[in-house]
Formats: sequence, C-alpha cells, structure tokens
Amino acid sequence: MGAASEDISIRKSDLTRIRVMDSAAKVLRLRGYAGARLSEIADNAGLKPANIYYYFESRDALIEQVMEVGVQRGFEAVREAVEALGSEASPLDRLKSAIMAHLQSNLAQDDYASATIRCLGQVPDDMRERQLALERGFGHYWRMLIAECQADGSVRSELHASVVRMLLLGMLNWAVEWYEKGELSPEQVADQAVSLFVDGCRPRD
Amino acid sequence: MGAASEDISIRKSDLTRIRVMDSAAKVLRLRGYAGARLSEIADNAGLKPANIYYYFESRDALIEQVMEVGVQRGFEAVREAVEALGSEASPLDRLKSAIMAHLQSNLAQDDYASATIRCLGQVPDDMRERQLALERGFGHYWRMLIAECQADGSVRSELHASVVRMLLLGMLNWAVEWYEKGELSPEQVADQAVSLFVDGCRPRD
DNA sequence: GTCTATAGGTCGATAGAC
DNA sequence: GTCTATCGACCTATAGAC
Repeated sequence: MGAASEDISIRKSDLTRIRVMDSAAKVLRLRGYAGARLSEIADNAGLKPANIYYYFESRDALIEQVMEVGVQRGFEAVREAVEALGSEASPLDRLKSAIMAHLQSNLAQDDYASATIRCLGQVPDDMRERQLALERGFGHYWRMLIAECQADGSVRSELHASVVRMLLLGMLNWAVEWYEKGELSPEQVADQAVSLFVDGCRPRD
Repeated sequence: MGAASEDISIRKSDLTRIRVMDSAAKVLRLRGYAGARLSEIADNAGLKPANIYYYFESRDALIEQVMEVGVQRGFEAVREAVEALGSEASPLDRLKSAIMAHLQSNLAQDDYASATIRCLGQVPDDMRERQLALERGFGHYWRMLIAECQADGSVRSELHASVVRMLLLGMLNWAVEWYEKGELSPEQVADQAVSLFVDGCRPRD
C-alpha cells in the first residue's frame, strides 16, 4: 500500500470514518451537544463506542469536525444557489434564493447543517469561539446580500441590517425545531418564509 | 405552627424553593436540558446539591416545574399585553402587541420563559408531551390572533396560517440565542420584528 | 480495524448526623 | 432544613487481545 495507491483509492477506514460522522451529525441534531452519547453514535454507525477513538481523538474532536462540515455545507448550499442565478440577478432575487437554499438544506438534506445550528449555543466556550470564527464568512455573506438590497432600495433602509439578518436567520433556523416531514414540503415552507420576509403579512396597497 | 398561621405566613421553605427554581431557570436557559447540572443549580442558589431533594422529588421534577411556570408566565405576558389594549383595538394592533410582549418577556425579564423555549426540544419524550399539552392554549391564542387578522384582511389570506405562526414564533424565539444586552434594547429588537413581520423588508409602494 | 475489559470521573440520588 | 458521606449508574477514554 504505497503512497500512490493511497492517493487514488478509497480506503475502508475513510468510509467508516464518514459513517461515524454521519451518525454523529444525526445524533447531535436529535439530542443536542450534551445529550449526544458516544454509545448512540457508535450503535447508529454499527460499531462499538471504543472504536470511535481509532478515528477521532476525543468526543469533542468528533463533534467539532461534524460542525465544521456543517458550516461548510450550509454556506456552500446558499452560495451555490445565489451564484446559480448569474450576474444579472437582482439583489432581492439573490436574497430570496439564499433563503430558499438555507431552509431546504436544513429541513430536507443535511443533518450536518442542522446539527451545527442546533448545537452552536450548547458547546463549550472555546469550541464555540472557533466555530463562530468559521461562521463569520457565512454571516458576512448574508450581511452582503442584505446590504445589496438596501443599496438598491429593495429592502427599506430604515431597517436595522444586523437585527433584520438575525431575525431572518432565526425564522429559518427555528424551523429545524418544529418542521416535520409529511404535511408540507420544505419548498412550501420556504415559499412562505420568502413571502413573509419580503412582503410581510399585509396585503400591498 | 397551626393551620391558620400556615395560610397567611410565608415560610422559609417556600422562599428557598423559589430560590432553587429561579436558579434552575437560569441554568436551564444557559446550558439546556442535558447540560444543566444539579451542582450548578445548587451552587447558584446557595446550598448543596443533596438539599434539592428536600424540595423536589428528582431532577426532572424540578425541571418540569420550572417549565410549567415558564409557559404560564410567557402566556400571561402576551395575553395581558393584548387585553390591555381594550376591546376596540384592531386585530393587527393586538398581534403587534403580542409580538412586543413575547420578545420582551424572553429577552429582558424571564429566565423561566426563555428556559422553557430553549429546552422544549431537548427534554425526554414523555415530559415534552405533557409540556406541549400545556402550551396548546398558548399556541391556540397565537392562532386566534392571526386568524382575526386574516378575517379582517390585515394579514393576507393566501398565507398559510400555521406556517406563518411558526415562522413568526421562530423569529422571536431564536432571539434568545443571539440577543445580548448592551447594544440594543429588547424594545428596539421588538420594534424591528414587528416592522419586519407586518410590512416585510420592502418599501410599500 | 474491531473487539472486550476496565480505569477514572461525574452525576443523580439516598442515608443519616446535626 | 442543611449538611457530609456514599452508593450505583453511566459516560469518556485507555489498554490490550485478536
């Protein structure tokens, strides 16, 4: 097993490592940081708890890596959706697209993204600070999307940009807490969120 | 210490009991359900962990009582603010008042209400079901406020009432996660939330 | 790579002195 | 009512066989 074969082959250990992280993401989304047991993560991944230490240095190291992936994926989903619109898209359309992508990635697809959102407020201080540093780019991206809308008048300039951003993200992030598959699709929820955020609850005169 | 004196006097045990619950509410808001330690709750209340069992049957019994109070207080704060408007108030003004009261009670005043919001998704299944039963009245009240607005046209009838309710509550509840005292007052945040929810982000034509 | 066995620590809960 | 002491359960993490 020389260096060359390592570069092109997928090793069993890589697959198991991914299986553990997938399981951890699911358990973290369900139970939160303090409630996530290594035994449940191991069970879910089809191995014994002690075995996790072959792949990760510690419980916190595993959790932190899951959350790093969560931020990356959440950010990518939003950025790709916005950039897919092309360069002629209006700032408001870009913002709408970001809202749709953020909700869909959290409700339908990604345990990593939703676990990260849910656990951010629960992890130890030093871990949260490193995580917030990673999310700074994501937050900045939302800030830019909103600023562009305020610059061209599609978002009222008298609204407090930072507060609006946090209220919007709260509306979207909290959906992780109440959404259940079945009745409504993530798309339908996202449509309502866009409509509410953009036009508010009142009929336009 | 006859029955008569028990009826009118405040006993020391009642005060300590309240101190323990106050401390538990604060710790639950900070750490969440799984992260809340009896040792920290006891420390915070100025007694030893074992002593909590003189007042409560178990850790879960303490937590459940705190959350019961949390629902009651949150509901009361909203209902009182709405009813204080009097019977001639418009449905939209009633809804606005509810939003203001909900945000303020969670951001400024009440560890019980915010702890309850934060922990609802983290507690064991049987506890959550009992809690949800208690909150049904609160949810129904919000449903009514929104239905009244849709009936008189101040909220667009094409919006999905249940989804709008959950998105709105998410926007408000998530503020517990990011709001920090100092920069902005709870009133300022609440003003932005009302403005955003009612009129959306766009200037009215 | 995966297992069993177990160390070491923390937490909830109980017992009993004061 | 509040304390100290302690039990038992559970969890993270390590050691070492296979």
